[in-house]
Amino acid sequence: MAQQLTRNQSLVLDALTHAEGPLSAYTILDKLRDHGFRAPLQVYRALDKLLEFGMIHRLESMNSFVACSHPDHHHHDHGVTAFAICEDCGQVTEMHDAGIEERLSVLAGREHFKTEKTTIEIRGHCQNCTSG
Amino acid sequence: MAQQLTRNQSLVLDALTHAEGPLSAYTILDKLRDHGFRAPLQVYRALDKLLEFGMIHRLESMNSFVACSHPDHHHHDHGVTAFAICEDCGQVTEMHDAGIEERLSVLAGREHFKTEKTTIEIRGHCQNCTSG
DNA sequence: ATCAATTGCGTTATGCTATAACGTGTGGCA
DNA sequence: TGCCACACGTTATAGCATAACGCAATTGAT
Ligand SMILES: [Zn+2]
Ligand SMILES: [Zn+2]
Ligand SMILES: [Zn+2]
Ligand SMILES: [Zn+2]
Repeated sequence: MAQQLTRNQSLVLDALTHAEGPLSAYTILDKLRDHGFRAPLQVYRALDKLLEFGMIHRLESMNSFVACSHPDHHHHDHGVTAFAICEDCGQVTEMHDAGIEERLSVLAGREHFKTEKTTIEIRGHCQNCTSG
Repeated sequence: MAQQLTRNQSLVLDALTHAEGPLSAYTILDKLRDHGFRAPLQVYRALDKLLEFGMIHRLESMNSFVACSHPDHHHHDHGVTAFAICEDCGQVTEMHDAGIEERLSVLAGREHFKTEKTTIEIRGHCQNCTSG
């Protein structure tokens, strides 16, 4: 069940897993230069696979990537995911909610639209950065 | 009430309004070269203002822009907007739904997250491109 | 009228994000 | 053995976005 990763894929996943927040492809590249990475494609190819495996997510609104918060269930799709992204500290919270999923399904159905992938990203300020 | 636009802003808004689908900044630039546009910044500065005025929207998942489907109410915020984007024909449908808004509000509140801006983009296939 | 502040504008240069295209090497399998 | 699929490495290029400078027009006091 657990996907067997190549060396490059493991390195990229590790970088994302150990990062405080989301990383851009080029930031990952810089972090991995000591491990032999030289070119963006090495990163992008690994990212593509990890996305395909459902192990990481892409944050469209900031052109960057995060490790999935649910490392246990690495199936290709764990439903609609909503991300809360703090603009102060960069922290990302991954959220799942059947209500949202249901509501979006109704919206799409009303337009006779066949959904392939849904992006939900909430930009704002997390609890820590608000209370200060 | 209606925002007075500068020449550049009007040109960019017109380009988006008359376009079939979303346009990238550089596509807009090419369309406006005959009107004197020479550099990306001329487009980006106009886009920034039009976004601020609520007259256009940015589609994060494809780095492009669309005119708002509700040209009547140009206030700075017309609530949460969900976009259905057809991957075949590029058509974009702008949708609003109080249920989604409510549900997202609950989700954010649960994390004590203060929302500034919400992005919802549904990629898939529109009715026309499905029925064919 | 004059000064200062703001805003838009044009230009050049640069930086960040992503992919095309080509060739190599390896493992599985008919 | 020949073929195929896949990961990999490299170079080059394409596409998206902003920094920094200076100028001109507008506004709104003083
Ligand atoms: Zn996840
Ligand atoms: Zn924060
Ligand atoms: Zn709108
Ligand atoms: Zn379509």
